[in-house]
Amino acid sequence: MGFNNATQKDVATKAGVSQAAVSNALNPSSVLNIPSQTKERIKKVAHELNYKPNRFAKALRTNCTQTLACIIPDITNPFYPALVKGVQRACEAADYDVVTLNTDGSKDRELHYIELAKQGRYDGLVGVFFNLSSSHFEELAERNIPVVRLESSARAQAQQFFDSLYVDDDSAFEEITQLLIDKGHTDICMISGKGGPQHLRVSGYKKALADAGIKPFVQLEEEFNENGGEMALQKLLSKRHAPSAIVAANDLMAIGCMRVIKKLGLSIPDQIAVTGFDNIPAAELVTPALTTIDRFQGDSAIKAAKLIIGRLNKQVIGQGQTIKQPYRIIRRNSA
Amino acid sequence: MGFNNATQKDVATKAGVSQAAVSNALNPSSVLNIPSQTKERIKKVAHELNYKPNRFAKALRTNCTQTLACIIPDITNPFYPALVKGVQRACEAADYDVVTLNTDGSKDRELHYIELAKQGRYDGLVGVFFNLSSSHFEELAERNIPVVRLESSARAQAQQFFDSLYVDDDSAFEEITQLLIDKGHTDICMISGKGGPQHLRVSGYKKALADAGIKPFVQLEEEFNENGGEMALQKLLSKRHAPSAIVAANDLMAIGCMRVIKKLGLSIPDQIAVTGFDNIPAAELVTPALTTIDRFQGDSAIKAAKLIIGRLNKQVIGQGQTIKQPYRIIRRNSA
DNA sequence: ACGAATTAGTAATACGTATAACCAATAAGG
DNA sequence: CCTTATTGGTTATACGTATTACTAATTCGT
Repeated sequence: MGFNNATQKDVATKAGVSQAAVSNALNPSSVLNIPSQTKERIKKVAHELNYKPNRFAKALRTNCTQTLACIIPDITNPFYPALVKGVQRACEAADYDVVTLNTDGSKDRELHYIELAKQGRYDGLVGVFFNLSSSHFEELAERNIPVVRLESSARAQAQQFFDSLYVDDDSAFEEITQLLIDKGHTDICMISGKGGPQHLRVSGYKKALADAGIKPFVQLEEEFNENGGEMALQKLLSKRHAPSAIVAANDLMAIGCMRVIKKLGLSIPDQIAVTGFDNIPAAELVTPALTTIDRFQGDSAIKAAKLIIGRLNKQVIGQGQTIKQPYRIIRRNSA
Repeated sequence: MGFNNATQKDVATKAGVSQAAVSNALNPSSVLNIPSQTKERIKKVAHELNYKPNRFAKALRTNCTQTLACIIPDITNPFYPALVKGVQRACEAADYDVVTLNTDGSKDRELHYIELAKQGRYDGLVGVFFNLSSSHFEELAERNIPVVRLESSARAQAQQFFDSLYVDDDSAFEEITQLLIDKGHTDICMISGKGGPQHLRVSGYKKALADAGIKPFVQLEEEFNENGGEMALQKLLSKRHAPSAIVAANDLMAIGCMRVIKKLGLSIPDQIAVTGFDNIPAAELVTPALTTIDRFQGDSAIKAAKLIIGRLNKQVIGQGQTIKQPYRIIRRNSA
């Protein structure tokens, strides 16, 4: 069994044609005139010899690496694995390798990976960038390295150097806050992190409250994980009385809040209701189960990957698109 | 800034030497006699031109791809992200790309990825393989593609074609079962999945019970996630009375059990104690927090990556090693 | 029936790197 | 002072592919 990897030359020799003919027979972008009979013969021989193109030779020649980068803040943040898996699966079908890169939400690392891409290491990028603006992607666009960003709000720019799939965080938070208002809450605080798209979430929260004539109270914290949630709520409680409901900027922070509330011996949702965002797997597991918002990361990821591959195949062309993605409120028992 | 990527030729021209001299000056495996003065000059020019080696040309020439594959059952299983991240970080330092591949625990997919590796797509493999035996890795060993497997028991084979980092599942489960016995439990059941290393876990459980003279009862289920845990416990309860403690084969199954127990209105751990395995992030978040076993995946991953890179650099040579990794019982409130 | 056009390819080259083969100039040895 | 070894490189080649330039044989148009 195929101990030695067959090359085009081997196929050519066995099929009695030149290496160039083999290259042309096997690639759709045929530039030579090879009759389909010969083509079939070559393909048959290639299959017999278990020929697999050498992707490095191909990359050297064509500058196409058959590798995409999936750039995310942190694979250990439970929101991202589903996203990564979606990208991987969609790309595997097209025989693209996917390299997953963690930025930790740091601008330096985001820029570093952009730099690697500029060096031609990846054919395309799917990612979440907290700290970069459109112009950072201009050079990539000039080099025809497509980028799909997963974002949290619509973009309205004349020149956009990437495709954008966005979930409208602003309106999602308006809606989930409204849910609490509809349940009769009149004292609703928000807990949020400081980085990334979190300000949009705060904005949605404030809009809903403004419409209802309720005064907002927002407590920010550096980290946006369980710890951040715990600390934020503790700070909040040192400043004012306990609210009847808390809107957390994401599930991890919400879970942190729940911990503090339980420690205080208060009941959820009766004494304090809590909502999250992301619908991470743990949201279903905590007690009470967390009311939150699903962003269908898997679907977005697949769409993103297809968009990238579409651009690489020239099936998608033109200006960067901005496409809205759905979200859905998941009502559980915490609110 | 560096719009065109400089090549060795560019560096050579600017430094007034030949391309071969540049290659030799920049690579440690120097085969030519270049005085260190010239070497420094070349390095300086290379730096000025922001020269970055073209990894595809390099791969073509040397058959080294500078890419490793991290092969795991499923990135969305919360046990694996920490492992993946450890590998990524350790490899990034050595400028290796890491491609993460999901097998879903299926033998076909495990074999498929081995096949890709045989084609020279990856320089080395770090992974969890449920369904493969040593001989599956023989060809890879012959081609000097190192493999580190993360496993669940010691290996004792004459010919081992890979390095093995293992956590002793058997003894871990003996220990955690003993913990329950020490707490006075005399009616302890086990819930487990069917695939992978789960039989070792059952074996450890049985050993502890045998020593204490307690009769074991094991309920198996196909899936080893929350659902599997729920279904297994329901089946168990349809067959016999509720035990006083449950040893689950992993955290997800344990959490599934907890759900069922709560639905029945029983208290954890007073009426039924529950233990898990893996110490996934959610283990800390459920109520009550889950008593479980940490396997220090991140540490193992880093060790695995270093082992691979050591073999690639010929710093590690010889027969495949089998190295024991620690585990630690994490006592929380569920038992 | 003869030149033009088409068919069916071949031969040559380049991508950027590593390395083997080669060589001029100097230094060392007798 | 001539031979040999050493120093400090250069030149040439190969990796496997895609593509450009070229060509021999056939078909077509008139």
